[in-house]
Amino acid sequence: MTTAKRDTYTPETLLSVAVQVFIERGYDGTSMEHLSKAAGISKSSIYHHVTGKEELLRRAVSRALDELFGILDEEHARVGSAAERLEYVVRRMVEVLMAELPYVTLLLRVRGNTGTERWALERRREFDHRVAALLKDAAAEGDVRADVEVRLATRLVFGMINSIVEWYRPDGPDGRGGTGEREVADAVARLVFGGLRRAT
Amino acid sequence: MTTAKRDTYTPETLLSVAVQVFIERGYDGTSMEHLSKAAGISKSSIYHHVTGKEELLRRAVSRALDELFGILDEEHARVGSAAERLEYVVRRMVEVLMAELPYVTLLLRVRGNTGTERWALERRREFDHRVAALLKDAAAEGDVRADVEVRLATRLVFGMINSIVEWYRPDGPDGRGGTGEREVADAVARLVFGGLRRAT
DNA sequence: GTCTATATTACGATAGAC
DNA sequence: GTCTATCGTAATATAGAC
Repeated sequence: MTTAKRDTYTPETLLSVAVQVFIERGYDGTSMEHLSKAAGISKSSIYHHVTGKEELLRRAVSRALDELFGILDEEHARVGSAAERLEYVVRRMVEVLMAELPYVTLLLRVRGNTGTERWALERRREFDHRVAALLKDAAAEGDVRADVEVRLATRLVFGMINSIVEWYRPDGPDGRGGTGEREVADAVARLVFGGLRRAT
Repeated sequence: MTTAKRDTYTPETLLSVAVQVFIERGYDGTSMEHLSKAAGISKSSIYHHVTGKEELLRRAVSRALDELFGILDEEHARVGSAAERLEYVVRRMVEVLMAELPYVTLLLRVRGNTGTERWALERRREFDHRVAALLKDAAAEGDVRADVEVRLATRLVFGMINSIVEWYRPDGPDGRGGTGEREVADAVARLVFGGLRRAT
C-alpha cells in the first residue's frame, strides 16, 4: 500500500502517485478508490485534476515514449558505425529505463484493452523497428553475428533490457543517483555483445 | 476476441479457453462475462466447473510452475559440469516456455493482488534461485565471465528467456511442432553464452 | 450441465455544498 | 481544491428451474 503525499495536487504530482499504484496493483486492478486512498484525497477530487483513470495512464506512457524516442535523436545515435550507434542506444535505453522507471514499467505492461493502450503498443512497435534497423545495419557491416536472425535478436535483446523493470529499484531517499545504475548498464552491454561465456 | 469451443466442458478444457482470454485482456481486465462469452456458455455454468476466477488462475500457473521445476529434476540438469547443466536448463526453459506458452505467459504476468498470485510469485522466486545457484557454480568453475555479478546475470538471462512470451506464437493448426521452436532455442543459447558480437 | 433471474457488492463518474 | 452523497452500471457469485 502506497501512502499519502499531502499538499495540494497538480496533474503532474498526482500522476506520480497514481503510477506507483498502477505498478503495484496493475492498471486494471486499480480502482479510483485505491488511487484516492493512496493520494490521501477523495475520488471526486481526483476528477478535478484529470478526466479519469485513462488520462493518468496516457500521461504516464507518453512520458516514457518521449524519453525513448528522444534517444534516437541524440548525436551518438546518428553518427558512427551502426555497431557503435547500436551499443550507444542499448546503453541509453538502460539509462532511460532506470531514470524513468515507473513510467517505462507501466508502458511495458500495457496490454491493449483501451484506445490509449493500443496507441501505446503501436508506438512501442515503431520504436522497436527503429532499433531493429540499426541492428540490421550492424549485421550488414559485419559487426554482428550472422547466425541469428536480426528480428529475433532484436526481440531477445529488448527482452533482456526491458526485464530490468521487473527487479531494479533505485536507492533510498538520498537524493540523486542509485547504486547499480552504471553497473547494470555495463552488465547489459557486456552480456548483449559478449555473452555469458568467459572472454578468451 | 476468442471464439467459442462447443461440446461439454471439463475444468481442464474450460481452463484452456480462460487462459486465452486472461492473456488477451489481462487477468484483472477479464470478467466472468468475458469468459462466458468466449466459452460459449453462461456465467453460472462456469461456476459449475470451477469455484471462480481465481481457481482458473491457480490451475494455470500451477501447470506452468510444475513444468519449470520438472526441468531441474531431469538427468541432464543434474549431471555434468555446471556450465553444461546451465546450458541444458536454459534450452529446456525455452522449450517449456514455448510448449506451455499460455500457462507460462500467465505465470509471468502475475502481479500479487490475490493470495494465488503471491504464492505464484514466491514459487517463481524459488525457481530463479535454483538457476542462479547453477550459474554461480559455473562461475566458480571458471566457465562463466567474472565481470558480471551472478545475481545480475541471472536476472538478465531470465529476462531474455521470459520475454519470448511477448512475441512467440506457435504455428497454425497443422498439428504438432511449430517452425521457429528449434531456431528460437538456438538463438537464445547463442546470445546468452556468446553474445551479439561476431564470433572471431 | 446448462440455463434465466437475481442478490450483493464494487466501480467509474457526477452533483452540489463549502 | 476538496468534500459527502449518490447515480447508473457492471462486477462476482448464487438460487432454482429444466
